[in-house]
Amino acid sequence: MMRTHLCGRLSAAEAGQEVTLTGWVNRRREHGDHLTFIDLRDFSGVTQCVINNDIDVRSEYVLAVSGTVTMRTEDTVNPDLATGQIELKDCTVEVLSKAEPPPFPLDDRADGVDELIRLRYRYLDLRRQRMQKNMRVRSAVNAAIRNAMERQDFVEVETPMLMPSTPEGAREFLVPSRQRPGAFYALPQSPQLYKQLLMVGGLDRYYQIARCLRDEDLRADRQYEFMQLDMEMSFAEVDDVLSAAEVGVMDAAEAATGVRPDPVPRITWQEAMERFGTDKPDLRFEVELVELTDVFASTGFKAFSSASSIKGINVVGGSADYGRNKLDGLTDVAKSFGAKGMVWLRVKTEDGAPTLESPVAKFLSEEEKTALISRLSGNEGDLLLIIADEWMTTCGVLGELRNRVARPPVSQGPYKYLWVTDFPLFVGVDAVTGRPKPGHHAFCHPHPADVDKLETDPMAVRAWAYDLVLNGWELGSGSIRIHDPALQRRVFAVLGIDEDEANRRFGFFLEPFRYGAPPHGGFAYGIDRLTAILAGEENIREVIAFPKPQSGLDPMTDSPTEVDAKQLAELGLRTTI
RNA sequence: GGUCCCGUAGUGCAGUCUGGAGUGCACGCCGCCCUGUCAAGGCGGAGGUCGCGAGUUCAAAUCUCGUCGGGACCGCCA
Repeated sequence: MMRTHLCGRLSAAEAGQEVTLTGWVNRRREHGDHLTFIDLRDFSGVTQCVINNDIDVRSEYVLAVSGTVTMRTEDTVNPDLATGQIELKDCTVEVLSKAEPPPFPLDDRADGVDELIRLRYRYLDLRRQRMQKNMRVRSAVNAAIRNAMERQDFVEVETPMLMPSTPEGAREFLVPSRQRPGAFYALPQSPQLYKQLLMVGGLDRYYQIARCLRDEDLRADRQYEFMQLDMEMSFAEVDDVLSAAEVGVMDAAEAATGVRPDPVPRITWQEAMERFGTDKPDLRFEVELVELTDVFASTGFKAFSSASSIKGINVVGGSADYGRNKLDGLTDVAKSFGAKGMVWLRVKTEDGAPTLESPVAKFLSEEEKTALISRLSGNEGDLLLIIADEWMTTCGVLGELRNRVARPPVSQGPYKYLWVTDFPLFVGVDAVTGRPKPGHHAFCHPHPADVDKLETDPMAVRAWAYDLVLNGWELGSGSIRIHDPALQRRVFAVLGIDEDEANRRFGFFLEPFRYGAPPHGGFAYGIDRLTAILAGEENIREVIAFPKPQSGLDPMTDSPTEVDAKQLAELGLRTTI
């Protein structure tokens, strides 16, 4: 046994005991040849060791220190240190490893260090308290989720990493086949297809902490590879899936933060869009979109009279904060999200009555101005932002503006979970085929109340599809699946996929449904995203041991790398670079 | 593919707008001093391709163009 105790867990209770600690030199304070203090650090914390002889130990040397746990004198107690009541005296020191000085400080100051440097030396970055905490939060989240799923009779099943390419959706990573040169496996974007086959296979309830891979551009909340809690359950309705998933998320949240969140509220997609202008609303702040279309039903203002949907938000007290420069900036944002423009109005008081100051004020009637102020509850100093366009654009742009003017960092403030249900079955139209595009995926069950509109008004059909949102981040999504081949054929028909094409593209997936598929549905949520928010981080890289920067190129291992010509030849590959 | 921000010593920065010798700060590092510190303290020292390449200029960290790298975002992510 190399150590008898942990650095961070010594206390007055061990006073008088001979102990051996192991760890890294966190800091050394030298007072001459006869007195040196060493703060020895392991994952649990630090203990001060008092050295009374001349030794050469530097930062990050790895030591085994044996000594006597001794109560500190009253004037030398350090109240800022968990082990500040005691210290190790009469120490003998064994140097287990020497260390070069680290390229950046391994304390909080490294929070400001260029992330590329942290990633190049990630194994040093991981020694820091912040990263130690994040890795442990992640582990606790995983354990809590696994436990919650087991408790609910879900069965953990591993699905293949090497699977057929299915060109729908995200760009895939491909793996060349040696046995069949010129052919490729794909790495899973998600275990979607397999988990439904597990339902056909009678597993009844499946879960997996699954690695998913998508070759799309990286972001603060996106990596090439990420982890999902993936689940699927048979003989389940929407409510069953949401409830079962929620248990895992709540358990994870409680494990990470010590506080169990309240039951998660549910709103429909329609309501989310109307009130917040997004399908992933951040409920931590009050601002909501206000309907104004009727106010301007007979307006003389051209920009409004030509629009089918007019909505606004009130940036309370925002007049002073938003000068012309910032308003121009918001207008640019609005345009970049598809609006033709943005109308802003400052609420002023004139002769004791509220009035509006704006470049467009002169185009509005007194009745319209009064109604506008009243609808948006405008008070002196408020800033009103109005968008007029078709409904989707109006909502989407205002949703973006709402976030721009009021949204705190994702990691800040209370945790606001939200289920968004009844997503549309189809979103937008394929530019090539002119057919509706699936909102979630092609196997998503239409809302039974809307099934008869599949052929007549497909864009109005709601789906049994739902998202889980936390502080404005999409944590995950899922749906009830189609288990009836006849209904599946109808949905395919709307998508413009005939029987031949369906068999060609999804054959191995459709055949099983001929043999008795139970009604089933599922869900998957991102563990990196959940952990990041629960750990107070704004970036999932902070809760991933070895993440990649935005370029996707690993500064530590230098991957991706070129490979031997021999390896390529074996795979029947030749590069053209 | 696009927009915006950033790049100066091991690390974090100031200097860039308004061109004038690598002018500098803090931490770290090295050496010496120091018996109660805890981000110890004191003295001294080393450490620089101002990301890279062109251009303008008598003169470029500073201005221009290009390029590379990093970050945030749009597109993309069924």
